[in-house]
Amino acid sequence: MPGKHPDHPLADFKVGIDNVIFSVDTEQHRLLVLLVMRHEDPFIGQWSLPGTLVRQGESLETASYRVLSEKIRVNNLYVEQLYSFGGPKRDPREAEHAYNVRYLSVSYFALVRFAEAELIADGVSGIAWYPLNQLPELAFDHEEILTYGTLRLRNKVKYSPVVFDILPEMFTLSDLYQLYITILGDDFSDYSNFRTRLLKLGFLKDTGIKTSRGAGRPASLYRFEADAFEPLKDKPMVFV
Amino acid sequence: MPGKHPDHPLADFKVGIDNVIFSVDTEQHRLLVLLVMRHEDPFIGQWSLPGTLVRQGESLETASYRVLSEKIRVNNLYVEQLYSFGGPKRDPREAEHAYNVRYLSVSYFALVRFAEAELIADGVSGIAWYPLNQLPELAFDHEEILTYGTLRLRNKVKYSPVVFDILPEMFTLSDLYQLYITILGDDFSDYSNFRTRLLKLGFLKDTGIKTSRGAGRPASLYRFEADAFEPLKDKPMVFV
DNA sequence: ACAAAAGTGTTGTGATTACACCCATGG
DNA sequence: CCATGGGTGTAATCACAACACTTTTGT
Repeated sequence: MPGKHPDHPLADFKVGIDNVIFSVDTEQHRLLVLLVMRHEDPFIGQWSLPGTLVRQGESLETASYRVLSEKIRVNNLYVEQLYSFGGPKRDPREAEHAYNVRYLSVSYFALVRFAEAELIADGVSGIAWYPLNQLPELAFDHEEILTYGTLRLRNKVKYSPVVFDILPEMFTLSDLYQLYITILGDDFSDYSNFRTRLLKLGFLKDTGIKTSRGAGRPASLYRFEADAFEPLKDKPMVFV
Repeated sequence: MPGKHPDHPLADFKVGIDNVIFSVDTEQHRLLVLLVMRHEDPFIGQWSLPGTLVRQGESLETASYRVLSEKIRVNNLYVEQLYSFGGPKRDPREAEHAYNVRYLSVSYFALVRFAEAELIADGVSGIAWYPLNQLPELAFDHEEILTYGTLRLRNKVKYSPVVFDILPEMFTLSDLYQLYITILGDDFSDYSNFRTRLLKLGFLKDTGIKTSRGAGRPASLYRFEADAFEPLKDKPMVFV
């Protein structure tokens, strides 16, 4: 195979993965993305999505999980592949090599529970949750990746029950409502209709336990019933 | 950067693209995918998705389009990136190299007009449209890629107007209905309700021209009005 | 007592479904 | 004149948005 098309030599690639890790701070109603400070060239001193280059024998998913677990400790999370960015000239390191190496990035999208996500400080590393509306300038083409990830997040929560992966086991219906508002903005149905719709779907089980948060009537804690959701899995369904 | 983690050497990749090219033969009500016969090892003599390895200086999209245009001549098509498969051991060529080279495949999804898609016979090459329900055994992990592509196709046509990219300029409403049936199966609303719904959306313009196909009342030819669809672009909308 | 938050009910409107039925053509 | 496919109409049901109202708590 090599040398077969001498006029059209194949490109050699290093493959990186970049994680777009979202979380929601329900207390402060903020949608957050995890960024890390770069300590190496290129883009030293700039914020970037947590990523890494894929090692020998390592799958893409493993590499993605490796960086994630180096940065945060988390119990529950949702992950899926996002997109691959692989054009020439997207990484300045390509110029450094005499031999023509390309850098391709496979991006992953993750959603984690904010309360349980403990950032791992390794002494030097800058690592922080940034609200989506107060982003710093990002390295590489990470802004494009993040934009695409945000689009996917907003679509995902509308049509699939991913949010239950990042809510606690038991939650009130206003927790759920607030979560949607924080992710999507507040331009959808009012709380009362939201309640009725979600409850009619039948996969939220009232535990009977009440919780009181300051003034106001105590709220019931609900649980997401995966079994009851199962039959609805493939139905088109808008959650908000 | 090289030599920084001597315990964890980076993997070197060749990047391939594989196209899942769908078309619909409306006459015969068959959903088709384009396959090519391999003339090289590995998997010589087996059918596979049309793919290629990415060349120096070439973007992923360009590579994808290059193979596509080597295989068929087509006027109208819809393309989007599908998924990246990159685990170790997915390509037997990895074993051939003394040095550890990995093969990553970025798959692309395409939808082309059957009537205008002229297959390019280059003398040797086997190339053929295969009905989705009569597939031969496929090389590599192409079956997995195709399964994923099919899923994407079915979702795509439900929520976006891609089908109009592969219908002729002017078409009857039963053409449209038949097309959906061929892609999705016939378990959705009846023709009469399908009509009403689509017409109410307002982006199908009756040209007034009638067409007669054998017996029965002649049908009106409709045109898809991109302008009229524009404002509906971001609304959640089920087409069938 | 009253504010705050949770939860219920009502009402009008519009979408969806399952049909029955009419229309225009070829044989 | 009838089979064939195109096209219209309708009535029952259901989903949805807006919003008024009741309930249960803390202060």
